[in-house]
Amino acid sequence: MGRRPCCEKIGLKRGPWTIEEDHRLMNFILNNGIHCWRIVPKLAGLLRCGKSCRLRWINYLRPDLKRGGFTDAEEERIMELHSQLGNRWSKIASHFPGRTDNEIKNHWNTKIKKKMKHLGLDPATHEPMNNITDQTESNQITKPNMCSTIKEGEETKEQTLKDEVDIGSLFEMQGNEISISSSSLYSNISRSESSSNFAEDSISLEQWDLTYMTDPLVPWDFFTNLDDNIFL
DNA sequence: AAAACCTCCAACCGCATTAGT
DNA sequence: GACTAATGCGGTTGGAGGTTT
Repeated sequence: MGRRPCCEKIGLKRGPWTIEEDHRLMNFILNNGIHCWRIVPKLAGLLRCGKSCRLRWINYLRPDLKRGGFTDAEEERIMELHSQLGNRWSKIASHFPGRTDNEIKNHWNTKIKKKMKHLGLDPATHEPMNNITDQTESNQITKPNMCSTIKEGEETKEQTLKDEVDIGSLFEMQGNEISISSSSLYSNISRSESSSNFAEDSISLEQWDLTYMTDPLVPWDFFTNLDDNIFL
């Protein structure tokens, strides 16, 4: 007997999310909050499993997400935390409000790891490697600050990413307040309590639910009136 | 121009952990 | 305490888009 699947997969959709699916999920969560991921897709009218909905919300749709490239300071902090915590990405992500563990993990695997190898450092141990070939490569990099070795093209790309509009940009975080910047939406959300832990889902969503969802339902038109580019 | 290769990241998988009974 | 279901987490993959040959 093998392990049971996390959910009934027959008839469920997989792969990239469509704009309409994003609309449905976001609208549902903003209106109802999150109580049980398993029933979210059913109630939201989505042919997805709860796990997939959770992942999509956490990694892409959450309004408090910070998008765009990582700054040098963030990279240095990631390296510092990784040396202390290892691959505990969720722990590391908890130090970066608005960043997801998946995002940090991807950035580590695609950028920081390479950068460390070029500098002759073992990404796993953060100790100098005795690998001759890597040493040769690392000798070509002279900057002591390992986070300042981004190529020109990468900088341009990162800047472009920062300039892109995303779902998170619908909302503005200012100190202890979060407000929806789109003129299409008629209400602001104020948070009376400290939001120092805003990145923690349970707290933020409960707050979200209590403060915002007492308002009338977010109209579907709110999403359909927005430029679709926002969701790309 | 097009094929081959590379990079990045969203999404999936399966195990671990937690919560409920 | 044992069992089950739900959720969290980290490793891995697939494919789109970019770059090189």
